[in-house]
Amino acid sequence: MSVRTRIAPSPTGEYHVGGLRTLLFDYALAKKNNGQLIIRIEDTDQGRLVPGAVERLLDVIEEYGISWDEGPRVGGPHAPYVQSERLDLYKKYAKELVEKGQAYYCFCTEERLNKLREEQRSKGMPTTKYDKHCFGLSKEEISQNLSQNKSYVIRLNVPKDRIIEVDDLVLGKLTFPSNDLDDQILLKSDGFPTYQLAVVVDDHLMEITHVIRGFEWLPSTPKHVLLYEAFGWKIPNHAHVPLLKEAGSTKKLSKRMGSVAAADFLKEGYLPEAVLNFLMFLGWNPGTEKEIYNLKEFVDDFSIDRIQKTDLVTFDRQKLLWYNGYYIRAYSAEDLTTKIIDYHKKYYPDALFINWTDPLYTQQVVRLLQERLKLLSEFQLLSSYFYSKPEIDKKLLIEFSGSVERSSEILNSFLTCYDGIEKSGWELPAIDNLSHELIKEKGFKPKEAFMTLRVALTGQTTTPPVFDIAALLGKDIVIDRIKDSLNEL
RNA sequence: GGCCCCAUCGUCUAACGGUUAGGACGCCGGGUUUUCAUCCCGGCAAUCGGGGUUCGAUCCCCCGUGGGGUCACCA
Repeated sequence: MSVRTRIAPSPTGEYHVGGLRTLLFDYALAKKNNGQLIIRIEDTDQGRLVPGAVERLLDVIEEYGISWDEGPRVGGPHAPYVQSERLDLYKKYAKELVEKGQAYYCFCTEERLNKLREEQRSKGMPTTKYDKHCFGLSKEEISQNLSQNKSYVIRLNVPKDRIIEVDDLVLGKLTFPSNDLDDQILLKSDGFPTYQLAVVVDDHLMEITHVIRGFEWLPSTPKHVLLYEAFGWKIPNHAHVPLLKEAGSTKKLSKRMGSVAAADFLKEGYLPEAVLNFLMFLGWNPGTEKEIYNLKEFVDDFSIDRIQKTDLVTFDRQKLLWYNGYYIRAYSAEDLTTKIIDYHKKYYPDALFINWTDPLYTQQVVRLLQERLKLLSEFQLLSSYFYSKPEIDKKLLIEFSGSVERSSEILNSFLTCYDGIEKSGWELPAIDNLSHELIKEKGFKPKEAFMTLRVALTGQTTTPPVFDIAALLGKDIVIDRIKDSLNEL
């Protein structure tokens, strides 16, 4: 039997990076074994649905370059892949369990339940549990209630005194006492299944072989095991993966510390492959020193038993940034230019600072800025003086020479020198050589001369090499900016 | 609180029971350099504590401590 994995997102908000990490593991396991990855939308909580969330989460997954074999948009033999379209199935299976005596109707009102919990708490019971009140109902009482259209739910009849074994691919064999389990509701009064029922029914019907999910699901796994047993179904493999936390804290990812939605990282200027590479290593490693992985290499090297047992893994945003810089540097200037232009078109269509009409010029700019970029979004700020005249701060103009007079002398010297260069000869080696000859001849210190020139041309003190900038800007602009700076003095 | 899980540098982690406990990010220092960045070289830095088992424990067992998850008609 082939390996079939799935992700089962709820459309209750933006797709979370944690979900993307799990998706990566699901994807790798399926692909490595020539299996299938299924996407199933778990929208059984009608109250928390967010309009448009399904489309957005599918879009994001596509933007990260991950494809799935069955699910929304692609269909498949087990369609529909949206739980709200499978309601009849869950009802049918819930009633099957009732007939088998593994589940039962419950007509208790919310008031009674609240009162029950209060009583149990006041008695000092460590956990509150349903008292199986409706389990004792006679057939007559049940059918009478049903015919009166009384609101009901269906509950799982959890057996007493059982030790439930869960065999986890990451954690190994685990045991849970059934006495700690509540008679979980399977079918809600609105006719929708709870997660517990729907996940088991669907995973079975969709022939899922491996359930990979966060540690947070561990405590509900024995309930699922009970359900599989009640149905007489084969239990799929389970693998619970470490949760993600914020650096310097034991708390889960927080918006205050940065993005948490998968889509937001893209908007911030992260490359999909960088985010993916970073995510792969959150709880997994190949056991070698290789740590640059594309999706294909990841699939090749992935192994579920190299997933970390640790319960919490730090989402180290600094390392993510490093990965992003690494991938930015790895691109050719041409490809990176395309990335940067596409990025701004998508997220900042009004970004007029980029000279769209001359992509070749932008490519030259990218070449100079590439190794200084950690995010695509930084291009705007770092490249400003290539596209428009910078504001020149007089203080900066004299900071490196020490005086107005000295700066004037330096800039006037460059002005005369550059004015004498033929436009056709305005190229990096010529500018570089003549400039060095000039400072030697005039007795300027390299730093004072070049830094003053840098400020005059860019308005900044940290830029790529100043002669590269001068060559790219062109003679006219360089002359202009030197003159303007002289006027500032 | 009950139940369950987890525990190596600050972080992600490696180490068939025997290693000077390795790598990466970050940090610090040096080199290249007109600034920044890149790149190269170097450095700091860890086995939670206590008991066992063993010739020998990061590794196996127990207890403690710490952290986390979960206890809904949410997933």
